[in-house]
Amino acid sequence: MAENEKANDTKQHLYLVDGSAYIFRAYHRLPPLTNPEGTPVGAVYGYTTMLWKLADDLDQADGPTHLAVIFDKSSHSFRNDIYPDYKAHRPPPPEDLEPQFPLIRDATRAFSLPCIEEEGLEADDLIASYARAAQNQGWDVTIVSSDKDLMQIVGTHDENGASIDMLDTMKSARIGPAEVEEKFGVPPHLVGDVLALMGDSVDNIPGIYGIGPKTASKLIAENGSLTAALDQAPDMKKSKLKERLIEGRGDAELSRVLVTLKEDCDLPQPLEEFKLDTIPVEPLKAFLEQHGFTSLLRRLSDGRGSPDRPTQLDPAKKQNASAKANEGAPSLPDMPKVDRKTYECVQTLDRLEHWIAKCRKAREIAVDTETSALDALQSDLVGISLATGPNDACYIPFGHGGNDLLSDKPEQIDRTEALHLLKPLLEDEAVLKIGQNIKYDLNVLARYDIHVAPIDDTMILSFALDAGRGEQGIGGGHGMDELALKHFDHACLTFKEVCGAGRKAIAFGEVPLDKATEYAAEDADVTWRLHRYLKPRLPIEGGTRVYERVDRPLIPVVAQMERHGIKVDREQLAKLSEEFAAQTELLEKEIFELAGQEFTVGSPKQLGEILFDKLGYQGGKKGKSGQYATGLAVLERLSDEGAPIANKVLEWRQLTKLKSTYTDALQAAINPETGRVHTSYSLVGAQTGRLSSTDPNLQNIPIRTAIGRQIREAFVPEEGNVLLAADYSQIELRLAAHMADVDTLKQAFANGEDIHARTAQEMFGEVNRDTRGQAKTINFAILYGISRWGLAGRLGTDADTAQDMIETYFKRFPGIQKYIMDTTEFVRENGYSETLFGRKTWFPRIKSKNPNERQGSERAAINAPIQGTSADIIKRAMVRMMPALDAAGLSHVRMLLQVHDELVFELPEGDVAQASEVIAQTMSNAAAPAVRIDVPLAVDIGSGKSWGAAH
DNA sequence: CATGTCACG
DNA sequence: GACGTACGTGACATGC
Repeated sequence: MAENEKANDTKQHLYLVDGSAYIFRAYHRLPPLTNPEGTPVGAVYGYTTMLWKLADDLDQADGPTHLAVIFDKSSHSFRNDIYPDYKAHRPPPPEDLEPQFPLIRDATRAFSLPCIEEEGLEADDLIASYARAAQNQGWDVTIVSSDKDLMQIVGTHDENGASIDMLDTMKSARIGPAEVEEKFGVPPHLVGDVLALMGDSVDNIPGIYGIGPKTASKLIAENGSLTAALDQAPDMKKSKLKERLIEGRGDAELSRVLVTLKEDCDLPQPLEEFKLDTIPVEPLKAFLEQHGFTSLLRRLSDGRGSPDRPTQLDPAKKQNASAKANEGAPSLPDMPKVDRKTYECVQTLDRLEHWIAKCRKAREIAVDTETSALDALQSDLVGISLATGPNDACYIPFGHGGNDLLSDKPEQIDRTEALHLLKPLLEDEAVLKIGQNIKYDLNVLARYDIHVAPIDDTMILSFALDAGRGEQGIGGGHGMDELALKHFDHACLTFKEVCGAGRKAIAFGEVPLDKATEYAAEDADVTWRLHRYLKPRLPIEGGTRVYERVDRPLIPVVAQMERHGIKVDREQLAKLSEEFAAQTELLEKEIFELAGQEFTVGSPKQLGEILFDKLGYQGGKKGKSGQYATGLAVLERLSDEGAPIANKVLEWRQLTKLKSTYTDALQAAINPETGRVHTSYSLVGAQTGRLSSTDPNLQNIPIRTAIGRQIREAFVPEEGNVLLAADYSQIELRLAAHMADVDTLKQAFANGEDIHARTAQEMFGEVNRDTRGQAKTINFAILYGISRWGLAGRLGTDADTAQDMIETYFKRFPGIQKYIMDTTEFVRENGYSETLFGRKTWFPRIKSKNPNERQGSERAAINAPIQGTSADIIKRAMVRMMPALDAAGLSHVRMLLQVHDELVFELPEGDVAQASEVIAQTMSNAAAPAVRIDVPLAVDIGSGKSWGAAH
């Protein structure tokens, strides 16, 4: 790879890789791969690609001339002798990571690179010692790690100008003094002082209780050092902070010693031996073969230096529009500008065959279908566009014209003939079909008996990487036009521009072919480009696991559910509509009578004026729009205060809501072809990873009131079948108990106890209806990120009482408080939160100066890992469900609906017992083996002749 | 097109 | 010490 004479007089540059830290991060960010022997090697793979890349940078201007990998030898270090609890709360590494530790050392040796470890020393100390030694003799040093402790030694040597910086390969970010100062608010030499004040819960460094990163860096920045900060504490004005500083002095001083890096370790191997040179191929090859890293092997034999290198470490190259939105994301691959004039309109069989051959060769093609209307299940295919590379796209029309308005039907291939030729390509296992929201195309093509596979989806890719990442002016959606603008600064031709809008809109089949080709082929072209940009980001930014193992396999599953649809009893709904209408009319008369006049009851504006101005009820509050609030809480209060009209309005609202949103709308949603209702699920609708359901929304069908439940009775099975509903019991509370590691709650779930009763027992010492109800409210408050005012509002007490309850709760379940603190701190530091499966949700407003915005983000951030983990789990269950049922011979069971913690099936009556077993097992075990949950995931199942009866 | 309200987990 | 009263959604009606 390099020649020895890389000039002796040029600067030497030592790279020190923090091997131990890297393997943990690789483990959590990569899918659980196994080698041919069945040993888990996901983390090893990530590590191998990283080393390769580093070694390959040898010839780069700023690349390494010397390189060594440093490991922790054992868990015991000199710090344990000072402080026995040091790192005492570290959980043991995950089961499938353990066997990878020795393999990481093998990988290092396979690269013929030095492996350094020393009994009693942590990797950090060795790294610091080597870094200092190299710097002292005038070498530049780059530490490959993101450990904040190491940031203490970043900087430039006073005399020889040699620098120490850091490189975070996961984020492709260089960390120099400026970045350290940005992170800690102090220069590197004061970082140790900040760390000593704030402590570290992972390493169990005490710090001072109640001081986090913000306060710590403020104190150090203002006073210039830890000692100075502690010394001036007695002079501070009376405050909690003052007390804590005085009381915590000992802890802080101990912490200062613990976070200090030992920079004068004996060096087990001299620096000169780290010289990086041509890497012998044979041992590397043997290693790659042993573990089945075939893609890397191929690169090796290709003579291409490194594996695919989507990342560019040079920040100067980052100049595209995404730089702001995606800090640290790799730069765009070089691609020519979009040129719509390059697209081909395919009008002959000859040209179609040419394109199909080209697609087979390309192996990765973008596909987009154009239809006569928006509904995938009720519209006709009018054309398909394909792209094999940038500006290499075509449109194949076969349903244009044919309308009286266009007297000349353009020359086109016959649809049946075209699809006959395209089917083998679209179903070819060796050709990846890339789509933007490909679920839509799957559903369209399924109607023509084409079952597209394998697939990738740029919308889902964007979601896996950037959920929640929208910022003012940039937008957080995952639609194609938005993505093209954000990442490529390219404005796509819009559907509106091509088809018009409103009453003048025309169907796509009526668009002239030249225009249609520009629009349709551009969509495929842009999709192809987006894939080229987004897919390589997955392994770098930690999206692979969730995308490959959860969301991508879910796409065809959800598509199938949408195609199944669910039967509704139209007569039953019509009957309910009539009843609701009649009752509404009666209520309206009563309301007018009480009001003394007629008005639009459905208008909050008019209603507010009637209630508070005309009738003179007290306590009307106007919002910022100048209107009175007339929501549920307000009307209930009025009702309690003796206003008969309030209850009538509430009843009126309930009935009109049920009628317009459900009984009327559902009848209208029945597909005339299938006689069933087909919802559309969005896989990117909710930032937390939940699905959402639209058109119609079948995730908010009433259940809480008796009158609303009648609507569920109208969801029915086909003759001879039943509906079966399976739901996770209290899944979010169970996950909270697990994630916050609360023994009492975990125990209660393990014993099958009533969790709210148990909470009441713990908090109030007795269980009755009242205490259980309060405990239930508090339990939910926890999931949503609590505030004393919010809780007070729900419990009907004052904020002080609520505050006491929160404190009691935290005292009883200290893990919860720690979870909340750790989560918010993590989000502040990293910008995102993560589920147990590694799904990220970004919170760009977490540091907002507007406390309203900021605290809103904090609450959402507390909730997101829990809600998101629950979403991951049910998604995994859905992916495995049909294979599990098929394996049990239950091929007539159909999965119809998902409602966040519930799945609804339709199946022959005779299959209920057997299917219940399989469904419950699949759902209960859905987290395994990727994640082990410490509490059982209980599933309740019911079945009956309607959705209502199945509960 | 924004706002208020209310259906669900 | 202020914020303004819990997390995540989608549909409908009103009114500008």
